[in-house]
Amino acid sequence: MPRAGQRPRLVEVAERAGVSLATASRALAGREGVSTEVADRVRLVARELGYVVNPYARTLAGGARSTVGLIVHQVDDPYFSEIAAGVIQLAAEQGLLVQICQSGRDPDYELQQLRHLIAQRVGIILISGSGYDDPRVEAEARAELAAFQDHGGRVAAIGRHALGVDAVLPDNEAGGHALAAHLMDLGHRRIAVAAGSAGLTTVADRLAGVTSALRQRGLRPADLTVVHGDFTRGGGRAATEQILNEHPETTAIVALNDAMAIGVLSTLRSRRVPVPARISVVGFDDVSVAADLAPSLTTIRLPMTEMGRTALTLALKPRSARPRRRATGHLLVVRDSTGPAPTT
Amino acid sequence: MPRAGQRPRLVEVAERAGVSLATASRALAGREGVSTEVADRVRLVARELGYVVNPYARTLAGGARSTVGLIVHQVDDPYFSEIAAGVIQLAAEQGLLVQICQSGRDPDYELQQLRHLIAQRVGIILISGSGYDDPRVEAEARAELAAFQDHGGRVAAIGRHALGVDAVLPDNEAGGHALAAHLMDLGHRRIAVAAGSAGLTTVADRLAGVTSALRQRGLRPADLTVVHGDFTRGGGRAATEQILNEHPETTAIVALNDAMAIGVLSTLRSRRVPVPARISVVGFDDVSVAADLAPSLTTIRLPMTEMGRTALTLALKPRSARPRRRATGHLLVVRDSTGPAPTT
DNA sequence: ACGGGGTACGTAAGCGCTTTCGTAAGCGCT
DNA sequence: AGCGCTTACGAAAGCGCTTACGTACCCCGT
Repeated sequence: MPRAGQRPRLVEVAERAGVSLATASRALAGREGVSTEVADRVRLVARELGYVVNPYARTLAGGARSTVGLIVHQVDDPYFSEIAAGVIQLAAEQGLLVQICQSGRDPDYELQQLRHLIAQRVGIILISGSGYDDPRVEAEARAELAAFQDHGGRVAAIGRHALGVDAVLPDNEAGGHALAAHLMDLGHRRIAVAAGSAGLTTVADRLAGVTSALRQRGLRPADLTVVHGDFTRGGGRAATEQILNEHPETTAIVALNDAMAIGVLSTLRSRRVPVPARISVVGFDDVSVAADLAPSLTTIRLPMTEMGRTALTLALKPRSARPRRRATGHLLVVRDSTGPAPTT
Repeated sequence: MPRAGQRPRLVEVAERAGVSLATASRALAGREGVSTEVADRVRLVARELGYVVNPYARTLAGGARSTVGLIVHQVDDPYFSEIAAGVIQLAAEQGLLVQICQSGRDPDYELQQLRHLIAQRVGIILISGSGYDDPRVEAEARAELAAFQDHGGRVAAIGRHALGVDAVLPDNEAGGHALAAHLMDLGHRRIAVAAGSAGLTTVADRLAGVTSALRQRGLRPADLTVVHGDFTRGGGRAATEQILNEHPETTAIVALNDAMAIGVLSTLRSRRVPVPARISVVGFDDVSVAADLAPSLTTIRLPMTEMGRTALTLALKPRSARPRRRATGHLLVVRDSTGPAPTT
């Protein structure tokens, strides 16, 4: 019988439907071995009673986990919040809840968050963001994730290879290549890169694309100015100051993500450097505000929301023998922040 | 004895420490009735074994819940992602996990999310965003939350009154007043408002502040043009088109949040309307990108991250007899998007 | 008519923890 | 010495669910 003011339990449902606990459980979990007639009756009663399974009891008893953990570098960075939006959308459709953590781009803290999530016994873990150049961190993360998967956990990564798990991967190198090629087609030869932290694989990959484009067109990598900051607007501002001071001949700045590009544009504006008349600027990611900046930003579009959904989709499928990879499309979006190199 | 490849359980800790399960549990939960000597030994063993309590078992057994649910309108809106960042920060410091949901500003869907969270037995619920004008929805939400609190749940709201729970509240009316006053001090008399959906309490409050400033200075509310859209960049763009077409005499646009203000600026730029020479623009919230826009945005600063932290702090305290309220400061930040009204 | 095999369902044993209750030991008091 | 009181700890009863196993029952072939 129902207890005053408490949520109904499975026993209540079972009694009202005139079946045993086991049958009620099977019926609601959609497991076989229950006649459709009985199953329908149980589901009906459950609906009437407003019954919702207690996830703690279910998980403890060894049933399916209902929560997915999501680790991102920074939630208030549009790149990650758009990915998170995709994950959360799909999770809601599936009746899953999303536990979100941020690592602040600190590899050790991220590892700690990961362990915490595993210790909390979430069912699925999604890791989004760059990998780290530090082989120790990557190896430890790999090991934790492998053990987690061996105990039935499911994992997928977004934008991170080398973790030994399913992953959705943008082609950072091709994107970097396309940006540099676009600038060179406009006549730019003095190009500077506002790069994120040197320890991130994303930075290395995008940078590799840029240098390959230069090499392809006969420039030497030494002709390229690379300034490392971090993947934030502030990082973009600092990088721009340095570029302006140390390499005044620069005619184009490649920011390796849009957040930095916003900082670059902001600093150029306050220094009264016309964009793109004097310096062209490109970003990477196409966060949604990129189109509304002044000037609007030429960048590489990555389908962030879809990437989040795809990652969860991968994690929802049964584990495969070898890690799956999904490449995401990317597209050069030319807007107003790039123009022909100035003819000195 | 430990089982191969499995996380250690409390029994393992208890055995190694030479105490009973009950004592081990008490020691780790910091409950009294355990000598400091024994408690230290248990904690030491737990650390050695890498023991972390199984939250499902703990919750099922009636112990403390360790997860906080956070409902926001939209995760990829900087206003909410900055609030979320604050909540997540503090939660991480407290060893709590954050379950995040988005409502898409749909009152019924939000109610559904709320029920889902309650059914999932999270311990704490934080609701962020505007309330709705619809009395039915608000009443239902109140009722759900009241029942939740009666069963030991904890709740706090951000930017929402009328829910009968602890809340942290920006003074939207004073902010709206300050914006309008600033514009009128600059000589603007033809002011238009790009407002969010008419059904949101935040919109009504900010708008009330604007009209009170006009009235205070001898203008009639009828002199004010109000266009309703939604609280997004797209909403700002649409509102601007309408204002420009139907009220070409307008010299200042008040966007009721920064997202709309970005859309307003973007449209004015593509229509080649100089800001602030021809039209001044103000926003509300001071999301972090506001300072990096071109022109940088005059707006009301709300301490979003701190608001998130404060809300969680409120929810962490024991429930008080009557709902607590924390007012948040706000500050008019004057930047480059506002200037003297053009002298026609 | 009878045994074998499959299907539908019930019984009961946990999952790993918290907490109530009970007990033994130690204390001060008369 | 005997009493009650407090303190430190252990035994065991669940929390609400899933699932291995057991038991009816029915359909089939012979």
